[in-house]
Amino acid sequence: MELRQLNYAVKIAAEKHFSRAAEKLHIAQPSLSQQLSKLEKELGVLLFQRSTNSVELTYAGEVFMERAQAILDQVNQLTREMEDISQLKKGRLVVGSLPITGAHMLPRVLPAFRRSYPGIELTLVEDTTARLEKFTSSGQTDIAILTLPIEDPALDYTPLLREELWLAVPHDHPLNLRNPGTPVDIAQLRNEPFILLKMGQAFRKISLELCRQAGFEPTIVFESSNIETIQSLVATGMGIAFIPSMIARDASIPYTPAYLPLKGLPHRTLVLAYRKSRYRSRTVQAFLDVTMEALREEGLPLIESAEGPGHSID
Amino acid sequence: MELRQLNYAVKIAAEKHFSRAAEKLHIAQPSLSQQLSKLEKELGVLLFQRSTNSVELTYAGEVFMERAQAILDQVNQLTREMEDISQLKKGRLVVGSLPITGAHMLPRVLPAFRRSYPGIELTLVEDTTARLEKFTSSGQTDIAILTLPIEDPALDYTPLLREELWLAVPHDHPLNLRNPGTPVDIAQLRNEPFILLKMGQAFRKISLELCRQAGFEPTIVFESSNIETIQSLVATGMGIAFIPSMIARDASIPYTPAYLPLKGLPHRTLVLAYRKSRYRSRTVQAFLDVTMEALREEGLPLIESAEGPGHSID
DNA sequence: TTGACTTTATAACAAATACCTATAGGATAG
DNA sequence: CTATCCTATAGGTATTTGTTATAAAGTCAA
Repeated sequence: MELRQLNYAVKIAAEKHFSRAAEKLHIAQPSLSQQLSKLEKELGVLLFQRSTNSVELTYAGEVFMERAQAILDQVNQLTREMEDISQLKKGRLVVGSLPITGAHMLPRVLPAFRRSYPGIELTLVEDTTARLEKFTSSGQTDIAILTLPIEDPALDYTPLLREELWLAVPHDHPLNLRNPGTPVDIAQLRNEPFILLKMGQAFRKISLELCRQAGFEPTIVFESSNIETIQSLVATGMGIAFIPSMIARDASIPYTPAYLPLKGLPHRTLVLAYRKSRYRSRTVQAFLDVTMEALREEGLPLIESAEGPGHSID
Repeated sequence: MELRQLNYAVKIAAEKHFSRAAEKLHIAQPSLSQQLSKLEKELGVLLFQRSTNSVELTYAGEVFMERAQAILDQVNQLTREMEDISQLKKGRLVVGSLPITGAHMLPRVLPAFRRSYPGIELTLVEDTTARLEKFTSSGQTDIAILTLPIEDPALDYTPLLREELWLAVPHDHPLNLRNPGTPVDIAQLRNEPFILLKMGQAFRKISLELCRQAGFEPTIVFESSNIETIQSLVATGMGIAFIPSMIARDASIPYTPAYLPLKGLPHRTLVLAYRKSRYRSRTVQAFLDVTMEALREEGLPLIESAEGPGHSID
């Protein structure tokens, strides 16, 4: 049984006339007779009682047309639905994000996306870098806002922007008291007590790497899974920490540390990561485009990169 | 879009593997790739995210499979339903009948039919000969129990049985008193008061024709649309009437006339009439077969005819 | 890193089938 | 009884589906 045959049969039933039905179907009448005969033979029932001057439905025909019409309707609905999806009028997108970026970047991006593609159902997943990489490569998230380096080889990414890294110290810290605003040489921090993020979070790795490049292993006095907490702990004098400039608070807010620039202006690169694949989903591409556009409008230091797996360690 | 393609897509989704799906579909893997590509191109969406070691549904694919499965299920149900109809497990039959035959013949036939074909919905329409012919030729009834002659040229028929015609007279009628049981010569009845059925009923015509063949026009003293009423009126002495032997009552029943045989043993032929058409519906044929069989089992004088339009006036 | 082994996509040819034109077969209407 | 209308059938053409062979790309093990 073929959809074409269902369509033909329904048309004959509507016209009660083979020749007229054939005309409306833009085929020759013999083709129509042939196809219907074939269908009837396959089904084992006569659908129409034909005589030379009349075409009437048999009982089988009545039942058939009712069902066939329903099937054809559903096929039409299916094509329309696929069309909607292809035009991004409908869809689903699961965005992964680190808590930091979730709080600081997504509020600029998600509303713009919602405005451009109101039919696409957006879901946000916030987790650690390690878990987001796994989610994205396994397809649980379609796209994730992460930082370089991306470890999972199944992921591809597009750089978004470079973000400066600062040193957060208590206000009464000697480095802040002596010459506030002067870039700090990381090598000077060899004996400082560091507060770090817990394992699995990319910024912990970045912090450790900064120390190692300056020639020492930092003394870790505290670990938290929340960088905001770390910032507050620094403010209270528990230790010092590197932080991405994004989360720097205004001085008027309680428990805000002092921020010092670092020598060499180290930075991290925020990227949108997605699964490597021959065809990138239109929805993912749309999210990418909207994100770039939204950040550009905010006047942020966008990286206009020829995207692709550069895998440079930043 | 073709049902074949829906089926292919659903199978790939189930197997998550093109080659295995192709195997189960008994086609070569390239055919499957081709058909799916064609489908995706037509729909304008990617249904599967393929990589060399995995095949996963896209969002469009998920939606598609849900709908496609429903469509395929309905197509299957449709074929099963048509199969049921073709095997007479399901159907509809509207049987037309004269009130007389409805009361005397159908009780022997309908239960047998119901037993053989419990899935076929039976409807009974009782009306006059004239209207039943029209109903049957127009398709409002599928088959009708009538008597010859059949006037409508659009109808074909199969003879069932020959039924003797008797004369009903009051018990105190001279013909009954003088020589009860002796065949009556219709020519003797020239001056008798006749009670007849009303216009449009075949038995009225048969009665008139009997008189005419005997050389006279009967004197009609009363007309009724109900032959049972006529019989009772004869019993009370209102007049005489021809009756089909089928309706003869037992003498013990009140208002029962006396029955006298007629010279030349005139009779009428009961037939099953149905529309002329190249293909006779299986259900109609089944009813025909069951009726013949049921009457044969009752030991009735069945006409084992080479059916067909003999159109003899009987 | 290389080489064997997957898996899907593409190319070119073969087989199936849907469509076309022409015409037969039946029935109705003037 | 002829003219006309309608569906069915026959035979040829063109499209399409399927097949085999092979490419492209990725995984796994040595």
